[in-house]
Formats: sequence, C-alpha cells, structure tokens
Amino acid sequence: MQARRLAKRSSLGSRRGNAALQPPGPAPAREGALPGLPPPAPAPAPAPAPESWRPPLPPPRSAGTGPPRAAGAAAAAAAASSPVLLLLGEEDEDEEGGSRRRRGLGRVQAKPRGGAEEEDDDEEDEDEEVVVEVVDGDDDDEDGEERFVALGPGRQLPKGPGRGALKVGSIKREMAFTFQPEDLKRDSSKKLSHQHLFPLAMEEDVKTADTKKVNRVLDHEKENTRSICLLEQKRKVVSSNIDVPPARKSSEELDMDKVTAAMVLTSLSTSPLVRSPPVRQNEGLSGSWKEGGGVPSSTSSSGYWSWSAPSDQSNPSTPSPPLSADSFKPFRSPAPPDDGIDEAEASNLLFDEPIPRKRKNSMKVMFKCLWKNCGKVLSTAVGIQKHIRTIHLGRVGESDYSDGEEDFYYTEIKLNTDSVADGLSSLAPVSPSQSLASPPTFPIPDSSRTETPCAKTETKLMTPLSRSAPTTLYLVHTDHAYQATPPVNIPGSAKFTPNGSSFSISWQSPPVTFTGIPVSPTHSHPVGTGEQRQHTHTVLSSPPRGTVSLRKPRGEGKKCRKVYGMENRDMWCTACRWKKACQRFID
DNA sequence: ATTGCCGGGCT
DNA sequence: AGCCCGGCAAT
Repeated sequence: MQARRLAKRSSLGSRRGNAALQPPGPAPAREGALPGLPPPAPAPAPAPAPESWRPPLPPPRSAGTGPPRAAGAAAAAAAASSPVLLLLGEEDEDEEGGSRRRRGLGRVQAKPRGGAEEEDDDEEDEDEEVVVEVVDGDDDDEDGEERFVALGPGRQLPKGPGRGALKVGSIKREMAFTFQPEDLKRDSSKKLSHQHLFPLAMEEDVKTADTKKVNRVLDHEKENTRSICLLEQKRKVVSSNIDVPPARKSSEELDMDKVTAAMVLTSLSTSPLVRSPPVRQNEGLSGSWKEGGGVPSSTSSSGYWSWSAPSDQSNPSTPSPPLSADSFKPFRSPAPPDDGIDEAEASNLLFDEPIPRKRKNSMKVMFKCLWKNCGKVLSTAVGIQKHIRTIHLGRVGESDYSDGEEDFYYTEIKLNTDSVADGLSSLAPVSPSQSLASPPTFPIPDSSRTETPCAKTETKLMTPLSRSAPTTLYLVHTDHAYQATPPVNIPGSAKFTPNGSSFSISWQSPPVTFTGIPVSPTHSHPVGTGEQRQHTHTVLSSPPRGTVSLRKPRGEGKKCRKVYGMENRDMWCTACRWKKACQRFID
C-alpha cells in the first residue's frame, strides 16, 4: 500500500485516486487482515524536501541587547571592530521581524507573544540601554557612540527617525565621551564593575582621539565634569573624537553645571533615548541623585511612556509589555520614534500618554508629589509635573513648558495592580484630569473590559476568549468531520467541561450542543445584557482568527501513528493520514 | 528529534 | 469535499 502511495506521490500524484478508491470502510479491515503480508519494501523514501528557506537569523544580538554587562567584553569587542555592525544588526532584525510577521500572517495572527513581540522587546531594549547609558554614563556609552558613528559617516539615513536618531546620537555621544575620561581615571582607581565594558568604547575612541586625551583623563575625577564637558563639547566641531574638557570648575560651578546638565537632559528627554530606571524612589532630593542620572528620570520616564504609546499602535497585536520592573531591564524605547524626535521640545504634554504601559507583572507606576504636605498621586508624569508646576512652583503661565525642576518634587511609585479593576478604579479617582488616556492602554486585564468605556482597544485576549475559543474550535472540527474513523468514540461518556482540556474529548458528536450554549457561565447566555451578549458573540466569532488559536491540547493517548506505525499508514484514520487530529484515538 | 495537528493548498 | 503537506508547538 505504502509503496503504492509512494509511487503515486513520486509520480506527481496524478493517480492519487487509487488508494482512495478502495471503499473506505472495509479498507482498514481488509488491511488489518493483511498484516501477515510482509509489507512491501517501502520505496526509497523520497528525499526529504529541501528545507524551506528561512530568513537569516539576526546577527547575534548579544552585542546590542543581551545583558549588557555580562556580554560586555565580547559584544563590545565586536562592536569595536565594526561599529556599523550593531546598526546593521538592528536593521536586519527589523527586516526579519517584518518578514516574520508577514509569514505569520497566514497563520491566524499567530500568538501575539510570538517573535514579533520579542523582537520588539529586543529592539526597545536596545534603545533602552542606550538611554540608560546616557543617564548613568555607564557601560552603554559605547552603544551610543557606535550608533552615532555608524549613522554619521557610514550611511545615509533612510528616514526621518534615523535623522532624529542621529541628532540624539550626537548628543548622547558627547555625553558618553565626557564620561570616558572619568572612566579611565576610575579604571585605575576604582575598577567599577561596569567598567569593563568601557575599555572597548575607549579603545575606539583612543584610536580616533589623540593621546592627549588620555592625559587629561588623568585629571582628578569630577562627576560633574560630565555636564560641563557636554556643553563644551557641543561647541567642538570634531565629531569622532572625544575631547576632555581641559578646564575644571569649582565645586560650586559644578553644582550649577549639574543643574544645567539636568535641564539639558530634561529638554532632551523628549528623545526616546533618555531613560532611567522606572522606579526610583528618591526621597532625598539631593542625596539620591547621582550625577544627573536622576535628573531626567522622571521626565524621561514620561517621555518614554509617551513614546511607547506609538509603538503600541504599530503593533497592536502584541500586548507585549516589555518593561519588567523587576528585572530592571532597561526600558525599551521604541526606536522608531519617527514622530517624536524632531519635536524635541518639552512637548511631553503632547504625547503625554501618561499611562505607563501595562507591564507584564502588572505593575503600575504612579507619581507622587513629594512636596511637603502634598501627597498627591497622579498616574502620569506629566500630570504630576503639571501639578507641581502650577501648584507648588507657581508657574501658571508656562504650564506647558517643563524645565525639569518638577522632577525633583515627585517620585515614582510602583503599584502592584493584580486586578485590573483595582488599577482602573484607583486610577480614575486619582488623576481625573489626565487619566483619560490611561484606561485604553490597559486592556489586558479582564475586568477592565467591562469597565472601560472605550471598547475599541479592548483586546480580545481575555479569558472569555480563551474559553470561547474552544467552542469555536469545536465548530471547526465539526466541520472537518473526517469521516474515516470507523471506531466511533464514546460520545456519551465524554463530559464537556468548559475547560479546553476536556472539550477535546468529544469532538465528533456533540459539538453542536455547545455551539448553541456558550460554555462558560461567565460569558454565556444569561448574564449579559443585550449589549454584553453581543459583545460576547463577537468575541466568539472573531476569536478563532485573531486570537491565539487554542491549539487542541495534544492528546497523550495512542494515535494511529503510534498504534499502527508508519508502515501501516493505511490503517490510520483519515484524520491521521491527513495530519489532522486523530479521530480514532481521541483522548 | 519526534509527534500531533492546524492552516492552507491542490485537485 | 477529499486529500495532502508545510510548519508550528508540545513533548
């Protein structure tokens, strides 16, 4: 039989009908009688089909994303050798992502959490890193530099965002460089952990830069110098070289510089690149700040959020909340920011999508006013800033403009919002003024959907869906109804529970029942108002496609393949033969 | 790597 | 509709 089939296949299946011609019912039986016959030597297995081409894997991401610190040396080395690498890598990834998505299209918008999301994450991660580095002046500096370099001379910037990146890059770069001298200094003395990354960056710099820079490096270390350097360097024409500011300023000046730097950063914060750890509890206004790192934090965060929002739109399908506060992974800022960069003004308010993106861990960030006697908590950075500005700083007129000062007067609070409802409810009251945007952004939680007025954003991923999905599945399967299986399964015995797992039991017969009756009490009939019911309905109908198709849980039981083996493929149930869910041995 | 089976193409 | 298979995901 098999041989026949094989032959048939090899001959392009022109005669495909043959095997099928045998009456389906008897066939198995007959064959069952045949087993005695030595199975015809299976024809030489057809050469395995050549593997379908796959998009090349993106270049090792390690350089860009991975744990920056750990990856450190290797990654940095790679980067150093060819700064462009990173950039290219990014692009490649993008492309790949695109293709992946494209490929995925056919497949029910495959699970949103799939590659696309990951990729997004990655990307953003990278960006985040960059940001972080700016703030901290840490390891990531090189990153920024690399990017800059690559962008500048090497290639033409394809589009707006690129340009923006460039811009930012340069700035960043300056900052980064400023740090370097210090790093060198520290290198000898401190040996900070993050330092090992630097050498690379420095190396590169050294290549281009004069040795005198090194000398300068030896100067006493002032963290504040950074800011100064930044300012000074801006003047310098040299793009590739890093010059250390020759002059040092008095401590007082340094403070000033700090402030200045802070302001600069703040203003720059619009750029997605600037980032800082999300949750930073700096009660001590002065104490906790470190080298200006803290300064932009709040502002940047707001900026960040706002940026992230657009990204969401781009990938509506992926809920992916990248930021995990726990891991303290640097934030991802969507590289794409085509829109934003140009308007680097303090237009935070514009986007101010206050709403921190929903995080995986269901953490929500709130902003608390630290002003004495004012414990006001708002959900958005912008909101809190505004609040501080107007209420405490008394800057009524310039409400729009933020010089960053407000940042000192509020802190971020992480809230654990396990239940969406909580988050929403708390949200609403707290920041009535700006919260409007927030609700839509938190679609994830189940409860939210009912509460949120705005239906469009609602994801259909909610539990209901999952439950409903099985139902749908049922239908689908019913449709298929592979007739072949002679042995009918115990329809009656199988009891149908709403749960996906058990539903599988009864494919064949009863599904119909189900279709009519929504399985889960939650969604099902009785409860909903007309509207709600409708909603449910929609969910039911659409989900199969949009949602992660609930794949039928894999049956543990024996399957035709197992039972009969490949040799007796003919004995398989049709479904099995067709690579469909086995109907004979249903689990 | 194997296996179950979905999604989709071809006839 | 029947048949088949690529490819994904679970194992």
